[in-house]
Amino acid sequence: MKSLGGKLDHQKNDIKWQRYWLKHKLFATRPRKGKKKYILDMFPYPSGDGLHVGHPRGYTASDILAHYYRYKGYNVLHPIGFDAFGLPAENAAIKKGVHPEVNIKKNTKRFMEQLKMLGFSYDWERVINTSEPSYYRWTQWLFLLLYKNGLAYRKESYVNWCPKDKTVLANEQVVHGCCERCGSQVSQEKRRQWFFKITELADQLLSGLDDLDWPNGTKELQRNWIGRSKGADIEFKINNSKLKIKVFTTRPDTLFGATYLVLAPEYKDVLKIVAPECLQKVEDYIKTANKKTELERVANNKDKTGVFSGSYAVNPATNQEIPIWIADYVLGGYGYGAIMAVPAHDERDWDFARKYKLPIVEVIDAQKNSLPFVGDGKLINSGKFSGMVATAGGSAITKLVGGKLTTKYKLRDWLVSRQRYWGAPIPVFYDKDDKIILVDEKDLPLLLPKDVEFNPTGESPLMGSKKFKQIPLKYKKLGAVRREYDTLDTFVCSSWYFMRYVDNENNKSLADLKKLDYWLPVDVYIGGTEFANSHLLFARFITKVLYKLGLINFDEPFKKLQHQGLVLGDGGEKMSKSKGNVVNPDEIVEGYGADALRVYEMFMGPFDQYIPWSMAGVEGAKRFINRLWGLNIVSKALETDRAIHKLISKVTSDIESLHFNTAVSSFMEFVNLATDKGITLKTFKTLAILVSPFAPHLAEEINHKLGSRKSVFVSKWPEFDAKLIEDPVVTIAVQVDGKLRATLDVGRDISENKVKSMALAIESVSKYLINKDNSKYHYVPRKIINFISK
RNA sequence: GGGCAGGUGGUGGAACGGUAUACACGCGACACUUAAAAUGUCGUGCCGCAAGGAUUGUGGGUUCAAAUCCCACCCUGCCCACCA
Repeated sequence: MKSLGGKLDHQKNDIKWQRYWLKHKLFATRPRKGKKKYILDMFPYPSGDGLHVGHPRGYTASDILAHYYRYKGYNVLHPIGFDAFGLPAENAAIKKGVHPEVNIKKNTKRFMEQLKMLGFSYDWERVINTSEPSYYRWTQWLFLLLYKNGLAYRKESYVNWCPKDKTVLANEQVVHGCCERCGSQVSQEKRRQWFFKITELADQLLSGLDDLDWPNGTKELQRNWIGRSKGADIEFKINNSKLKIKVFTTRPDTLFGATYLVLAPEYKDVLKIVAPECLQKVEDYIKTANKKTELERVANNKDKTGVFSGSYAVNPATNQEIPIWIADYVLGGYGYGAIMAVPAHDERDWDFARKYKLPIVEVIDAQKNSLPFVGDGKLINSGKFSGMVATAGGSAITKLVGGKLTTKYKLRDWLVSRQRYWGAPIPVFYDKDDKIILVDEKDLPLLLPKDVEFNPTGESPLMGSKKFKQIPLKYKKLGAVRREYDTLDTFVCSSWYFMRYVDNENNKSLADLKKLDYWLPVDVYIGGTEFANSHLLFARFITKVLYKLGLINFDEPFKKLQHQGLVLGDGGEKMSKSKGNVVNPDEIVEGYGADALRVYEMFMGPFDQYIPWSMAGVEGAKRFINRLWGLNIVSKALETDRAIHKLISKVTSDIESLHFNTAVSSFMEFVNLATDKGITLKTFKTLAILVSPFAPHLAEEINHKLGSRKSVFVSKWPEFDAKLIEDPVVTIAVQVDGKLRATLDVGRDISENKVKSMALAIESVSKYLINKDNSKYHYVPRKIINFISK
């Protein structure tokens, strides 16, 4: 009996094999035909803090998958890169007084070192960085493409404005009325901004979700965000005016109960509709409403406010005059910014009507329910439609009044311009009439200048660049008098990065079509839930646009998506710098080795679940590694030789189903057995392969010590013998009336009668069956026999 | 208010119709040691001296059998939130 000897020095061993992998470029993707797997992590934002212990949870999982599929003979693409543009980098640079580029270079270098220190098998020849001209050239190209196809436009509109960061924010970046980054209250400002027409694809974005292998919750999140509702457009005439008011309603069946109309304060013709004697009051109301932040509007949702416009519209169903009100419980940005109010059957209208003493007409029989009644029922007070089932009457009533059945979405167009420096410049000039002159594709990239001061002033810091201010002769001739100084939202950069990896050095196109065809869509995409309604939606949008334009042959970017759960602080709270509970992987790697960290992160619990960090857990993982390393090699170990087949089967299926925690516990069970019984050389070699995706440095060293001159990763994934997985002896539970009374260890092919007689012979079983019929029972072979005494 | 995920020992969790608590942490005892750490061995969900009993958030249901399926409710976390 002997073991591999000594204690494994994890520090030396980690570095030894990391150098070996890099030197031999073991994990670089080579052009090759055959089946493929594209295993992708959401690329990190290279912040100054470096990796925290949450990053390796997802990265280890994807690394295991990448290794596994390589073993299984797939051509695997497993790249990493950096989402390097954007506000945090710029803010950090301002704080430290260093140019963001310098800072980002430093941070990405640190990230790379940390990723290598954890032994991840990324293809280091394909690292991308969205802030490099060779990358953002294609981000700009994408912008031009969208513009030329009518999917990018410029519009003056109310936008979310963060007074501290001095920038416009996308809806996705506003959380409870506050800036997602700095927490300041966001105000509404009217500005001219660039938008991508994501709403045009709302329907495809919605229906495309059905076939995706994504977590249901995430699909549901996107469905709700896109927010399709079916209903009708109905026009109302205004008394003494040529104007009409168009409303959208999901309940045209309740039209007979519409007793007033409400316009949002932002409604475009609002002042033209107001009667002269009410003008002053309405103007005042609109002013106060505009001053309210989104937070205040929501906070007041129980106490609605509004003013009467002094004008009346006509309900086209009843031909009765109904008053027009202006109230901020109606949103300017959804539907037409105008609603028909049916207080009897809508809670919000009910609250408002009660407060301002407006008439309430019941048009659906609420029966025993109190008003407002929002359910379905029989129509009443609805002319010839009375008696119909409400939901069925909707389209008939719409038809009667000349309305139109339509679909509306909550999704708004994507605001992509930012008044900040650290982003891809928008490749556009303007002439003296503010007409758009596109930068020629051949002139891309439109470089981000470096001679700038970046103190946020509300205008882009790009305006401070003398170089950038100059307009090339070519564009002067076209009439250009000024540049676009805004830059693109970083989500634009990250909406296509997964395509760039397949051909990251291409300077003729975004990526070669053949390579895209081969590698995409991504087979497994791993990352957090927090991007459900931003990155994951935008990437789908851009992919669908390129597909529609015939530039690529896939219309969904990520076939399978899996979220990793957050790693929480020791006490179960979210890790954050302010709480001081952030764990740095460097210390763990130094103290316990990369393998212990990887094994612990996989073992801590189900992959998609939030789990608190535990130092004791890391120690446990380290102990497991030491035990595995120290196994006694013997010439004969029947039980261990048999058990490895079970292990192969279990680990294989657990990896495929992403149940990494139970894979690790099966390793532990096996090692416990092998500690007891010893392990043969052959089985040890197999074990090294199985464990290598989880603990690559350990596996390499065992493989090496066992005499192999090649890397363990050029091995074949072991096959198991199905016959050896079945235990020759099985334990059968003996129950009486569902209660466990005994167990029987018997051969697996024992007969039913034999089990029955053996079970009845056990005293602790028979005593419950005295004077009772013992002929009724249920038998499940190899599992259970349950006697029924009643 | 709506949507989603989830409630199992002291802790992270396993089992997802068929012996609930695998694996690990923690704890206890012992061995090794002058001693400690490390390591190893054994024990360890709860009540009970024991036989035994109750037990997977709560209450019902289906079933020979339910942590697992169905219904209602409670709690926690995340996301959205006046979307007509």
